[in-house]
Amino acid sequence: MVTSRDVARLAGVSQSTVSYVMSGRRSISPETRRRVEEAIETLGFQPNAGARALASQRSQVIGLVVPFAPGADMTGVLPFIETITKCAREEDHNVILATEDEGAEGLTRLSDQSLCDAIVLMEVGSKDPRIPVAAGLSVPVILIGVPDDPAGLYCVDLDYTLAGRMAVDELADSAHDRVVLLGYPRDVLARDVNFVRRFLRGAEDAAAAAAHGIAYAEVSPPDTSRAGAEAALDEALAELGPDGSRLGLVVPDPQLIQPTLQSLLDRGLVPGRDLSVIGLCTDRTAETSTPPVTNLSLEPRDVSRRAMRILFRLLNRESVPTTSTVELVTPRLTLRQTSLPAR
Amino acid sequence: MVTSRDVARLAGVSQSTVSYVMSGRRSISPETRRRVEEAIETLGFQPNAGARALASQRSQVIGLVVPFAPGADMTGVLPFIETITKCAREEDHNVILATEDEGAEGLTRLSDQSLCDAIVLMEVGSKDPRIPVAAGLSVPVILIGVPDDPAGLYCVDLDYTLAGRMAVDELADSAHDRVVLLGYPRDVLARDVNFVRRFLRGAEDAAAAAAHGIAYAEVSPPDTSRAGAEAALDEALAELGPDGSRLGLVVPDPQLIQPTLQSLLDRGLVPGRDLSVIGLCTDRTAETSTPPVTNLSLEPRDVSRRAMRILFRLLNRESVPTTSTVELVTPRLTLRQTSLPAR
DNA sequence: TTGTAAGCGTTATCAC
DNA sequence: GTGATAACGCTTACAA
Repeated sequence: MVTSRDVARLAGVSQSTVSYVMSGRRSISPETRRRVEEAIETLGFQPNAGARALASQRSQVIGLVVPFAPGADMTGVLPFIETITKCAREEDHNVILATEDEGAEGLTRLSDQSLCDAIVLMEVGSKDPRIPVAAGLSVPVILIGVPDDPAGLYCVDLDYTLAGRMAVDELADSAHDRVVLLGYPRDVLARDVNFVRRFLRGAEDAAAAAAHGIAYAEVSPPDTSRAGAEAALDEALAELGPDGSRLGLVVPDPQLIQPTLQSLLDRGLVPGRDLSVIGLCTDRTAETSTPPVTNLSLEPRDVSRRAMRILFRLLNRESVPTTSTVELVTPRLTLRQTSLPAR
Repeated sequence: MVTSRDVARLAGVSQSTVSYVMSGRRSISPETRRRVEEAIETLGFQPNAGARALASQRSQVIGLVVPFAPGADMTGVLPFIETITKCAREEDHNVILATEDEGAEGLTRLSDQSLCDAIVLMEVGSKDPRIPVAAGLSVPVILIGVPDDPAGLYCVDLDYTLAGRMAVDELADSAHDRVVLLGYPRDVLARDVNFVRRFLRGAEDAAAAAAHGIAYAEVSPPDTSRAGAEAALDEALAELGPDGSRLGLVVPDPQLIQPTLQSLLDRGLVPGRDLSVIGLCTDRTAETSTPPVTNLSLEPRDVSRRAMRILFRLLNRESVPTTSTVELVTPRLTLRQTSLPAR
């Protein structure tokens, strides 16, 4: 292993000079800088992370707590992981992973062992038991998701309330007379992630808005399997409107979208011809569904980037927007093949 | 921050005794152990990771290099990340993430900065430029994937050659008389991941086997989009066999499966009724495709677990199977709705 | 502009 | 069975 002492010896300077050349925390004469950088280059010196962390009290690591809970939407988390990792690297930081099933201890471990300088907590529940713990840690914590009580922590998330509203509004505006929301399955409800109720509230609010006067109902599939979708659809389609009535289905669970589309096709109901379907999912998921589903985007990359922006401002002791602790990203509606043509 | 010195003071022992109680590397009297453990408990002591790493030359961290390259199969990597992270935690290790786009420097960084004790390298290419670098690092590297020259590194992967063979054999055994392989799209080919050619070789070998005498062809879609699938199918279906002939489609790219199924349905061809489709993907993907596709499983969890088992044997200086440096996992065939019924 | 030296919080080698 | 104490490799006052 090559250390900064080796570099110092080769460059004919003191060890601290090497350190200062690397950190830029004091001015160095051009000549010295050149010699040191040359020595670093020829020796291939890389500073020891542990030693650096110990001395500087900064690990240059971001802790990322991901939801690997059974039933969690797998396809959805990857863009978050990817974007967060890349943002971290841009600021010369690394990312260490922890899984949701470690619970609150996972957080204290990351923080108290000085494994990281800040934590990003994904998919927080409404009354997530980790929130009070997170608020008491010695490292800043950014939440992706909005708990009932953010406890002063910064939160970034999609504006699910707006998403719910947009879904219903879109259907109402395009002359649908009935909206059925295929809710989240039981296991998602059990995890009590906050976005569920936010989305539902948005949808309900929009449906209740006087201007529309649209029929609105919610059904809950038992799970995201084909059978779950079937059961939900049985209920949703039970009382079909009069011939020529326009039905819109809203499917907020990405995992339920494809099974729902398939069940509809199996029944001879073609989305985009016989009824409308609006999904809440990433554009990627929407593009590759069969048929491509009109969707409200989840914008995982945008959400992640904003979270990391706040995080690094916090770490660099820069000013952080103090107006609100909650930052919401506006979803984007993209019409695809599952929307009924205008009447 | 509470240190082992604080614990030692409270327990009335020396700092080294605290260390030995935690590591169990020397015998401690029951009474001393009790007092120390009590002190740890009341103070909530957590050892500083950086200091520990510095002193012990062990970071207790596993580096995981994931393929976030554009075009990489997103859904596929998550089970790997999850399984690897959990295996690491079981052995009291953490996981630090690096992305493929960091290239070989990413590896040297992880190793030379002593950020981790071992590296897992996912989705290695046939002539991956990172392999020679990996072989020269001071930490062990486990490959997921099999390069042309493993350079003595341990590799774990699905047996893609066997998978290719199994796909064609299954179709041949179920009285199909024509097999078309919808190959990997250009961007996957460009990445030159080794499994592509292994799968193709397996399929070709099986097709060539005298016993079958089955017509075999390969077509390459430009990409995994709907349009890509369309183009590939145009070619694949160009010369349709005589009426009543049994065609089998093999689709090794998970991302191409759904677009292909959709394109077939659009043409009025129902998989499982008019032709067979066999996909190479995780069971989860197969279950939720429309219709559920007969598949050969990618077994990401099994592959990951085996990789981690080798890794920790290496770290613990236990004996490692020396017979071969390459460990291949057998894919599993599951018949679903896209297989033609027996004639 | 540069050097000296005191930590940072562990681990592990001696000694007893 | 336990206690001093010297590393581990870096950062950062404090001097010069």
